[in-house]
Amino acid sequence: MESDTSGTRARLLEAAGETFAELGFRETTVREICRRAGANIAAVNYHFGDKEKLYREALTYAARVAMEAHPIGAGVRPDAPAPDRLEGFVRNFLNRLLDEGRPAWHGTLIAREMVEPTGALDELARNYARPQLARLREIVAELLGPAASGDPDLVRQVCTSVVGQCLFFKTCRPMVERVMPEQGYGPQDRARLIRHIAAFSLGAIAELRRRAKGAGA
Amino acid sequence: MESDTSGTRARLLEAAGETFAELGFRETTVREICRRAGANIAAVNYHFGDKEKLYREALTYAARVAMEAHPIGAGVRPDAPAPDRLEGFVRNFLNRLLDEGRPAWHGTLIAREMVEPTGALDELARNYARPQLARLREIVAELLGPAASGDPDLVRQVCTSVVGQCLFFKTCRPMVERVMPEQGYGPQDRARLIRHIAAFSLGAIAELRRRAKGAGA
Amino acid sequence: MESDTSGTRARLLEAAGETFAELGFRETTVREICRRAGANIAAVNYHFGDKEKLYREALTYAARVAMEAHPIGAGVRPDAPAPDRLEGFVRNFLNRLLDEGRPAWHGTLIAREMVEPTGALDELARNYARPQLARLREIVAELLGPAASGDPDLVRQVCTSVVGQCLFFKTCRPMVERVMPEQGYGPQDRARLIRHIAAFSLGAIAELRRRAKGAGA
Amino acid sequence: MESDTSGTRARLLEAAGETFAELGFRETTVREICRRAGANIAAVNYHFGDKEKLYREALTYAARVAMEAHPIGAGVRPDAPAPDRLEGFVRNFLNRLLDEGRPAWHGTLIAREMVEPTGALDELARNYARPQLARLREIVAELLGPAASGDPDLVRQVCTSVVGQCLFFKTCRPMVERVMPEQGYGPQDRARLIRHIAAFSLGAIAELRRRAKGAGA
DNA sequence: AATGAATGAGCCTTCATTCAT
DNA sequence: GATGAATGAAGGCTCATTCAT
Repeated sequence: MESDTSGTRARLLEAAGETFAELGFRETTVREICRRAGANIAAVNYHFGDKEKLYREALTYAARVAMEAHPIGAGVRPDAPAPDRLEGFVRNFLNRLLDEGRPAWHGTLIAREMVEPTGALDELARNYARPQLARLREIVAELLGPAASGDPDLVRQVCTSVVGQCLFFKTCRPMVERVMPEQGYGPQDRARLIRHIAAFSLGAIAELRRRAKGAGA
Repeated sequence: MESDTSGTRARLLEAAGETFAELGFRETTVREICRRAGANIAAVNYHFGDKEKLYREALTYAARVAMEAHPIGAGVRPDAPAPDRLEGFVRNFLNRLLDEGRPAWHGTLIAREMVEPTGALDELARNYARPQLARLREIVAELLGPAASGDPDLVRQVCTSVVGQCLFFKTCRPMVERVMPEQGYGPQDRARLIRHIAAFSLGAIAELRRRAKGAGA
Repeated sequence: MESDTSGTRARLLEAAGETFAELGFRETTVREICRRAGANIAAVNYHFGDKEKLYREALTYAARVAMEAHPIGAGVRPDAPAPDRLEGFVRNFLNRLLDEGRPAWHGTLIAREMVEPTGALDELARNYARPQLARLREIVAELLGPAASGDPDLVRQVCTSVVGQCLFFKTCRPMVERVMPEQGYGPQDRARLIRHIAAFSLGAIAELRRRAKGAGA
Repeated sequence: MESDTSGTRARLLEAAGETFAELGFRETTVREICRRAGANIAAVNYHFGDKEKLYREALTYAARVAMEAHPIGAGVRPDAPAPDRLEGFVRNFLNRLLDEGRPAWHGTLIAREMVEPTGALDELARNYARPQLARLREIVAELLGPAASGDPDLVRQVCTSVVGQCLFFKTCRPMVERVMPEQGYGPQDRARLIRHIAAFSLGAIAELRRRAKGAGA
């Protein structure tokens, strides 16, 4: 546990994540982080060594918090039917990305690193993305059933379709707000989104199964 | 139109787009652009006013070049069946994003701006995204048929599912390469991708139609 | 020729040499140099790259100026008797070290680098010290005559005795002023010093010759 | 006297002397000293007030240790012939400068302060340099005999010649290693050095006597 | 007696921008 | 039309020092 870490260090981490999420690594200044944390300019160096190490810690912290807030299988029993588990996956993934609780910035920070990696991406891939992908692969493989065995790449492709639909709302939000202003981001909108992505994906998978069967027959 | 621009100006625009795509706005220095363009350090300010105006011009230029290389309805007759037009849309969109011809950087620059807008996003939305979305909406509305009328938001949702699947491979490429190294980006891989996204989406849409009919019955 | 080098660059070099001589490399700040040169803080970076490159240029410049002001054989005909040439060597060496003409700091800068090298010493050794030592060796070898051949190290030892006597007044001046305040550094004092060092060394060499002859007999 | 100082204080003094000798005053950081001493970062200020006071203490300590290791008249009986006493002086002086026993750094620290005084030089002059100079003056005056009385400055000049020859090997060692790599610094080399400096100086003094007599005649 | 967290001044360097030519 | 010299603001980082415990 590091809950007893010095207050300054914790405030610094929080302020850093928030600022990095808002402005990106380069645009963010150490001075601004310290200002927001109410700390001295030298505090970053003292507690984290330098700006980049602070960024890495903030990113790691963000990933951990996001996973703790919405664990991989949360809200769905492990033995629930695969369609329910897929919807659960979408829900948790989207919640991790779009959550605006405290700290509100973790999803943004993660998405940003994914789009414009800074060298800390490897750890993020290992500890954050890989476990989720493994889980999704399981679900998708089960849903595809026999269709999966005929085409070894199909599971992966379907996974990208699922996460692509989710990530779009995070990474392209500025554009979404401009070209589809009617798209909301509130709790009800998010619930609708989850249902849509799950239904869309399940429908597609059902079709893929059907066609595979037809092709196999 | 601007065929009479000086060679320096053109080289500057090219170098700027390439560098901005590679490094992002902040990380890119005017010096580096001028170095690549073989121009004087003062050339940017002379020809474009300042760094940001150059960025905007490069972005506009990138969007125009991308649209010219792969026009909205390219490769498909306007009266082709809707499924073919959807696949055509996916093909052109993905090609615009992933093309590595000359200039290789336009897709990257556009995606970057979408994820991390700098103020030049409005123009990009107006001239680049909106026309594409309109086209996609038409196709999707036709494909959904009666299912679209029962749910006014459905068309939009389906559109996001389609473009989300495409954009994922552009915006999250660094992560894709880490967690799914088996995913290729070559011409054959791209062809397969296009087929998958089209099939996946068409399958999903077919299911949505079926269910709407069932619900309507 | 670099006499037409921009005025700022020249003033920077002058100010840098002066300040480095006064305070040493670390203690000297780029700000102070720029202040003295009447230049902007960024001028050092623009003209020399960084502080260390400026230091190296200043050191090289100092060595060149010192050698030009008092060339190795200055004031003595090449065919003058060896004792005269030795006194000439001492005179030129001491003048290079203690000169306070313009620029007044070259001797100090060289001595400082010799005592506390910064990485630029190699060049100083090659271009400045080595040629002088070669000249001194010639003179001393001639003065020692047969005594030099019996003892291969003797020439070197005598050389160190000569330059050691000279350098002492430069490198240990602060201490000299404290423990022998009666030692002056004016032109007449310097002339007396030159005569003393030459006479002392010539006397010693004469004795060494005599003893070698005695030992050899 | 200070046998009751805490172990930390003593280790700090040792580490400080070593580091100051190695890097100089400015380049040395309080952190590095504390690291070497295994002490807390605040220990320097706690035990010595500030960095400069620690430096002064280290310098004083170095001078005292050096004088204790090689006392002024060590190894020669007070009533020994003047030439022997001169050689003894040279031996002790050179040993103090070049000794590499424990603590190995005192000679370096003293030489450094002489070349680049920091304000602690006065004390060094009073307690370290002055007594040695007094001793040397005695010996030289006796050796010059009647020649000393005709020229009141001569004794001082000869003294500078003697110490200059010795100090050269300490203060200019980096340069010596570059331009005369054949010059060694081992025990045998040092013994040879001592003999040379003594012989050179005694020979010179003998000549000075002879000339003075001739002039006086 | 001793410590670890925290501080603020200041340093070197970089960068977009300007200006005289 | 175009340039190279020069600028000033600002950024990351280091360091000796202090303070509450």
